[in-house]
Amino acid sequence: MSGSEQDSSGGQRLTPQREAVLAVIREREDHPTASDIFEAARKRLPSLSYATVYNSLKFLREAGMVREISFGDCASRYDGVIDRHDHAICSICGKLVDFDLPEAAELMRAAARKSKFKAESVHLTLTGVCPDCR
Amino acid sequence: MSGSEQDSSGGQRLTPQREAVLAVIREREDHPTASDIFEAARKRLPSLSYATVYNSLKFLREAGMVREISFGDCASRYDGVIDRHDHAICSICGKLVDFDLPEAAELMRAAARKSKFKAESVHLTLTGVCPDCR
DNA sequence: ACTACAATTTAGAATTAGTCTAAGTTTAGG
DNA sequence: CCTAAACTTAGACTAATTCTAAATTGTAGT
Repeated sequence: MSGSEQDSSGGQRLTPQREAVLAVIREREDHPTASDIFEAARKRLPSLSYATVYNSLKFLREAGMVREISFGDCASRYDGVIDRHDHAICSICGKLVDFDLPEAAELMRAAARKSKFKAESVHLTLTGVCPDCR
Repeated sequence: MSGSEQDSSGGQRLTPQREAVLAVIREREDHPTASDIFEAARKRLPSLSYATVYNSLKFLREAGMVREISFGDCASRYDGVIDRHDHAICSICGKLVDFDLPEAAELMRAAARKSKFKAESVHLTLTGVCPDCR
């Protein structure tokens, strides 16, 4: 250990692989799984490995640049929109869309009171039928 | 096919295996995973197979007798409390507790309006630190 | 009771998501 | 250049879940 621990990024870099993963997530309207991301990112960086996708996702998640969401089916989805928001899932076609409920801050307080937890975040999931499936 | 299609259960039964799975879920305060359930149910029905646990969970879920919940880590949890309720997850120890937010009905309406979905249910997840971890 | 059919269970193989490891590569600093 | 730390790679590995095919059980009708 030298005395100089100079930058807040702790020597971590946004490598081309990480950039490619981030770009894929941001470009897509839907919420891709790790394997969707792997396939798409591989078109830019053909040598990209699956493990690197997971490593990159972990890095980006910890850096607050993407968000991991999951519903039921054991395959996390990734979301490049990092502002707090909620999700609606179509019970017919499985489509996942974003929306924001402005009353969330207040909700979080109410939920923390009820559960006796110290609140960090709240997330609301609506299950229903999307406009296309009606 | 005889003319008599007598009962609404469509010939489906609550077998001893399904009962055992249901009993395990109802007896536990926590929210067991499929493998927790498998181990516990096997103590009553030693011949029980893993596949039957999954089949039973599917049956019970579709019959509305248990609820499947999942958070992040690719291992669904099961909950025998079927009234509508919300969950709080401890970001330190992973503990999952139930609580109910009475304003849910109103929330569901607001969320449906925002997302343009026809609402079926809402579920709120609070992430935070549980009382034990503070 | 006996037969036939449908629903169910079983064991284990197969699939899928995600993690780990070890070796090679890149980058920044001296 | 030389080194150390951070990264990437391929592939092995683990864990969760689904699938398949054969054996079993339950129900109706005879």
